[in-house]
Amino acid sequence: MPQDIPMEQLIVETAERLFLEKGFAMTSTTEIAKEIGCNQALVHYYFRTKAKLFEAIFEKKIKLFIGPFIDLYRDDVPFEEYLRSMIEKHFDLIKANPKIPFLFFNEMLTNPARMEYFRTKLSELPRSVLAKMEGKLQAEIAQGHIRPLSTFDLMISIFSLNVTLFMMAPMVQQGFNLSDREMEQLIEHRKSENVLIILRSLRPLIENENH
Amino acid sequence: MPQDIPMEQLIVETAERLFLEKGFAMTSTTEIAKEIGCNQALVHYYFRTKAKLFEAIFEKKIKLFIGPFIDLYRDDVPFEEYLRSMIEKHFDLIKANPKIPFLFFNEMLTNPARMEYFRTKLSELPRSVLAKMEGKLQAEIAQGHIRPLSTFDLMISIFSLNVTLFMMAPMVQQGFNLSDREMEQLIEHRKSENVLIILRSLRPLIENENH
DNA sequence: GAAATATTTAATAGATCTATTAATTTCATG
DNA sequence: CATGAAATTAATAGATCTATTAAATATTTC
Repeated sequence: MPQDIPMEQLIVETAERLFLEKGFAMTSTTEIAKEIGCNQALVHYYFRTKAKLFEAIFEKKIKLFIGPFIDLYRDDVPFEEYLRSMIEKHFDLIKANPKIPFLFFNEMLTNPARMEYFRTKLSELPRSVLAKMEGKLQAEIAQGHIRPLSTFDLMISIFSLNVTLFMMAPMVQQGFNLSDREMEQLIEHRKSENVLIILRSLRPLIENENH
Repeated sequence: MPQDIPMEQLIVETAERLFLEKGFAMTSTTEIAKEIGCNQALVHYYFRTKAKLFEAIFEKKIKLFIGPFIDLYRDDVPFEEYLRSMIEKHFDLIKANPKIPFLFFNEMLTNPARMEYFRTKLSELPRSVLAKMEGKLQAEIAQGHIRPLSTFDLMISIFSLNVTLFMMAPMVQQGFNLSDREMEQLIEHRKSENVLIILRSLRPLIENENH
């Protein structure tokens, strides 16, 4: 029925939407086919198993998610500015794909096998990102511009602040009865809030601060 | 087989463990019964449907999770100290029940019906917590001790930092090959880190800070 | 200890789901 | 337009899952 989109692509797109909406377990190949209006065997004709279909989608999404950080590093820009830009890019990326973090957590936590599978696949990407950050960060620390801190800690803080907002978003919007416009404002406000929180967290320690 | 625990309790405990491990959809009443070693019909004898069993557990867990905040508020303690203690209590609570946040997100996001169901049930609790915080926070702002900020923003930041660590924990531990002892140290470190991040984020704005 | 009640099991209906196979249709190409 | 390949469907085997019912067993109570 849908105009002229190749069936294989149609299946991927539909599966993508349903997997993101309801997770792997609660989405059936039957439902994917029904949604498209094609025979259920066709899903298996193109992808053989539901797991393979899922993995193809999952891998693509994760790469799309990590990719933008590979070539983010610029040497000619002050650290604080670089960091601000990185936090905002990360934030915008999640904003554009708000359901990926949940899919990620969902599959990693409920299916240890998949976790092992993707641990090997994806371990280089985060490592290269971390390595790039590491040098600059330690230099700043050595100069006394920011407090001693591991790249890992910094990344966890950024990730936590950016990701959780979007995992909570549906509940927040419904719970507080926010219009789409209001929600959009809330989100943009949180972006600058997160930048402020992170930048402040890096400042050199002052007397008596750590308890 | 298990010594002298009433069957109903045994079912709840087993279901609890499995639901937390694998979520609602991927846990079957058949599996719960098999785990215990009893007949599968017994699960339905006590709880009629899988959904009712789940809801009983879910509700209990959420209450356990929000409860500690009800009577947290003390008037005789400086705001910063109060806040530190609240962040740490929240953190420890998640540490003691690290899988609840995921269960919460999982069910809220994949099952809109359940979301509606619990929205009504749980809306008073967060509201009362928020209300308690609100007064003190606004007073501090009026006095110029902290920057203008909504209670909502503060709560989101605390929640984000505290929760995400534990959602990531299994991946972090496996990905970096950390021993239980090392993981424990990492967690405790993050607790003080989160306190520091939040407290710093509240300080009054300085010249030119918000871009 | 017998009757009544509660718990547990066996059996199964009815749904649904994954994956396969064989048959059918569509389509490109000589 | 005939033929072979590709795409699609129909049909179905085999698993599993939820929920119910009736029968069997255990427990309480008189």
